[in-house]
Amino acid sequence: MQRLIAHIGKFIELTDEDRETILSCIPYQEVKKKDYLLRQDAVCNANYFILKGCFRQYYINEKGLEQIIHFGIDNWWITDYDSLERRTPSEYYIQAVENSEIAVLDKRVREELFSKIPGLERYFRLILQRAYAASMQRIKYIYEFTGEERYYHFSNLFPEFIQRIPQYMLASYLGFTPEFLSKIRSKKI
Amino acid sequence: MQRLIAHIGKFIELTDEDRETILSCIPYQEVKKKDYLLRQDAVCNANYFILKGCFRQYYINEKGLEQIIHFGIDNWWITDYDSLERRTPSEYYIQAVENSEIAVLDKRVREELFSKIPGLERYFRLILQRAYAASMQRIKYIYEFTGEERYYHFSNLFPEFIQRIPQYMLASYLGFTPEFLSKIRSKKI
DNA sequence: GCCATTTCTTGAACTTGATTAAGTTTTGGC
DNA sequence: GCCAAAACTTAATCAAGTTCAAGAAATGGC
Repeated sequence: MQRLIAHIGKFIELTDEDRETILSCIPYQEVKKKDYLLRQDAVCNANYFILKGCFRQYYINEKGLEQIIHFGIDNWWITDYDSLERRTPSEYYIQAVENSEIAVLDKRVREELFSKIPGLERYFRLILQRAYAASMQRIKYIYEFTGEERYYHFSNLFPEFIQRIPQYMLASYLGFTPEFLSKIRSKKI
Repeated sequence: MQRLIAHIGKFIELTDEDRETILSCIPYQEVKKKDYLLRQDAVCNANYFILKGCFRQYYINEKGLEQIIHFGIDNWWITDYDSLERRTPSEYYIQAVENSEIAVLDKRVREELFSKIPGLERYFRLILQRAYAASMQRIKYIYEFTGEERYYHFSNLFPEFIQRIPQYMLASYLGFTPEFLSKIRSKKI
């Protein structure tokens, strides 16, 4: 759990009391590979901080295929903000790709925490700014590059990550078929 | 400027004093069609609230073509969060598509305002949650639908908006060429 | 109201990546 | 260590969308 405290501490000042409050409000939890934090049609109830591990956020598209729109790894928050805030059924699944450890910030607890530690409101604003900027950047890449270029770009940026996940998940995230990824990889030997 | 106050008021409680503080800190400004709020390589210095009008956020891609990644219209905030927060040169242009009216929240003033009205931190967090959720939704649409489907979906959602902007901008935003948009439109008579 | 600029259209040749289907390799549970 | 399930590969065919080039229509400034 020290990872979470350290992460928050990078963005805002925390007193020892704040740290204790946070630790007492945000429980630690282990999640097994393939377990779900959220399923389609459920209402999302928490923000999840990934202490260790990897999650994927995906939906089932019109053809019945899983389409991954987001990965979360160590030190990232993951949730469905739309479902969480508007209390609507989610369109997404959030599933552990490997055995993971998380910290669970329940919606109601979050509001209490915000009143006890107002700085946390700022922390989440800063986190969201980053996430939003990254999301815009992602749209930029989707438009700017071909599938093949996105693959090379991604594997240069996150070479270790590529080893961690099955290729079909990577293909889905990058927006093409596993067959096409296979073709790209066979080209370059 | 009452539009801005009203918008903030929808998310957080404001006292009359807060309202005055906001009005005194966030100047009103008129922007002519084709004027820029931000250019590539400049460092972004403010959040802009669009009181009335329309802006586009775009970059110049490898082929030298303008690629629009975002539109901002009445009652939306627009900025380059990455450049604004990290003080890095922006990759984007933000340009008025039509004569517009905006409110300018300078970065430094923003920090002062946050200390005077802590609730604003919450307001921006909520705004960002929405923007981030919308951005994820956009990625979903890009992956789920063909260009033609995205066009019909967009024109059903925002029929008036389609009339306001040139078709080549719409094509760019939707991620295909103006020629292709022309072809789509000629199909359906 | 005219001219220049900007925007939109059309069509042919081409590229990227999807689909389908079959076969191969790897992984994990017992 | 074996077997079933999961993951990956290969290849032929097809669809979506680009590129290039040329011309037509709309718009705005004076």
